[in-house]
Amino acid sequence: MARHLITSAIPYINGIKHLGNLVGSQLPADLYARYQRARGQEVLFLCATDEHGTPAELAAAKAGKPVAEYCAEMHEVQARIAEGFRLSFDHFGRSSSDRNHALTQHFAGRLAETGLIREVSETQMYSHADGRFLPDRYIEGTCPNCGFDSARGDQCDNCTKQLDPVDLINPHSTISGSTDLEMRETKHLYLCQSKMKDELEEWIDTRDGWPVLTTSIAKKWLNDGDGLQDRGITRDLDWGIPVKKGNEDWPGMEGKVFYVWFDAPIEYIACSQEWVDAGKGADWERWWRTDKGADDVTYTQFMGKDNVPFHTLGFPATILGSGEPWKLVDYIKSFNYLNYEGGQFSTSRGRGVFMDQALEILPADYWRWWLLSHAPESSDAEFTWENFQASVNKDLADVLGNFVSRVTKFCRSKFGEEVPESGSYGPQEEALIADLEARLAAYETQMEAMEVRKASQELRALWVAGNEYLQSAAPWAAFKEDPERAAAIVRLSLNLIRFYAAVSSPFIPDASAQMAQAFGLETVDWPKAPLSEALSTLPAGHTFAVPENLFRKVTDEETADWQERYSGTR
RNA sequence: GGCGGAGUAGCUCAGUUGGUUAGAGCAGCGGAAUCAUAAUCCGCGUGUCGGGGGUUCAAGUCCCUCCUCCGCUACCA
Repeated sequence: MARHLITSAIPYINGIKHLGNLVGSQLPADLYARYQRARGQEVLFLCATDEHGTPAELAAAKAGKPVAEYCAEMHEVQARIAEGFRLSFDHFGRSSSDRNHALTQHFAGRLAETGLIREVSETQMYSHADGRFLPDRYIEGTCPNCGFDSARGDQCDNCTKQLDPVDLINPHSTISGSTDLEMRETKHLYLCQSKMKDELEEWIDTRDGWPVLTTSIAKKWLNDGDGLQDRGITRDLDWGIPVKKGNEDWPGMEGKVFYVWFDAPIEYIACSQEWVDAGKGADWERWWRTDKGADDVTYTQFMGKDNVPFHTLGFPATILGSGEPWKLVDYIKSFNYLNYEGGQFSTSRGRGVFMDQALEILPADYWRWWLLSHAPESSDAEFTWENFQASVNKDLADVLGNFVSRVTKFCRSKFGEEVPESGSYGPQEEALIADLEARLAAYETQMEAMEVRKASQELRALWVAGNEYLQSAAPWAAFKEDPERAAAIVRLSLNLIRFYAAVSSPFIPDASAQMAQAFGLETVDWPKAPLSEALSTLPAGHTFAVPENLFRKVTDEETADWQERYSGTR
């Protein structure tokens, strides 16, 4: 049995994520995790909330709550929504956990010992009114190049010139509006990534079959300009992991915390410790320490493209630089962005559908199916209500849902609610089974390769094959002349529903459970060739109950309403 | 500006290392069937493969150039 460690990029704490965030990491990670479990592999699927940094502090302040309390609440909110989408994390942790504090401080200590940390003295903009150092983008002023009056400290949105906050004319804090700013000296720790450039590049170059998106971004950072730059890993903030060298204080670093991008990936490991602490597992080291059994683990990370540099370079630098035998990622699956109705999703303007809203209007399976079958793999993709309605109605309601409905209802009316026994499988059934075997193999190949869209197409093809068979076998016609023949067709068709329950479960777990439950089954094993056995599993006489329609149709009125409702600025 | 991704049928997208008449789903048109959520099945695609030039016996697939869209550009995460 293979062992799969799977992590999704951890969502930031400051609010509810939109569908673009979901499809970029958590959802495809869940698809893969569910698939590997269904195939009988041992899986540890981890995710967490990313809780540190300036935006978290500001969001808490806006909500009028202490930041620790705010994060705790938002973690619960995100956890509930994740359950709503049936994201099957083995544990949903928190980057603010004690475990992550200790582990992050441990890594920093190790990196200091291996000579990969240096202190840098620099000046940063400090706002007296806000009582904090401000990241460049929280400072606005007039652009010295083009005169644009809302240029940010890092870059002018109008002329796209890169700026330094001190260049701005009339700079002010975007938080308080205060102009009472000064450049103040502060000391920070830098991770010497540049020293590891060759090692990292060698590692990237030897990764086989990684998505172009992943390697091209990594290579760009490695070789752009002067090559891979050292990176600050501390910040002057209140909320975060205090800078320590292992268990010991770090002279000169009092009152500072680690940079959120330093501690966030470490949470992948800490999360496995939290998983053990929560009583869900017994041994985290066999997943993470190559000296403790993690050598045979296949580790796959899922993320949006904006996360790639930190996962291909920053985190590996941390792990490799520690000199300890930690498990490195084997495959990084990255995604492009999902756009919304001709533009971008916008958190600040409330444009697009957010995860909580999505679940309020339709069950998880609808969203899972559309998002996964349109995952932005080769390029950015676009969500439109028209496309969503058409896809969901056709694929789920018409092709799959209606198949289940027509088979179970026909059987009930002619043979009652049990699998009919007479008749035997003939050439048509053999042809169908052969077809399904080929298609199932194709489906499995795409799932193994994490080709999400292609996998969804193969799954749909399995559903279509059932309709094709039923249409040509036509039990309603056979019943009039040869009821035994009709019984055999129906028996196979009922078994087909059970088959669909198994193979559809990674994409649409709720509908799969409904299909299984119609036959009184809690779980359905993944079918294995020769499928003649899998498709004879439900014996004659096995009772079932005609299920409610699996999927309803989304109406024109609804999509018109939703399009209006989520167009922005609520 | 630099780097990267994309531009293929009305729409959403496939098209391995260049090689038979460029494909799928949806939509549309015609037909069959009537078990089913008016759901299914069968048939129907002459599209300047963004424009132009080039290499080659042969290019959507390689090279050059131009155009358009998008992302990233390192102290937001």
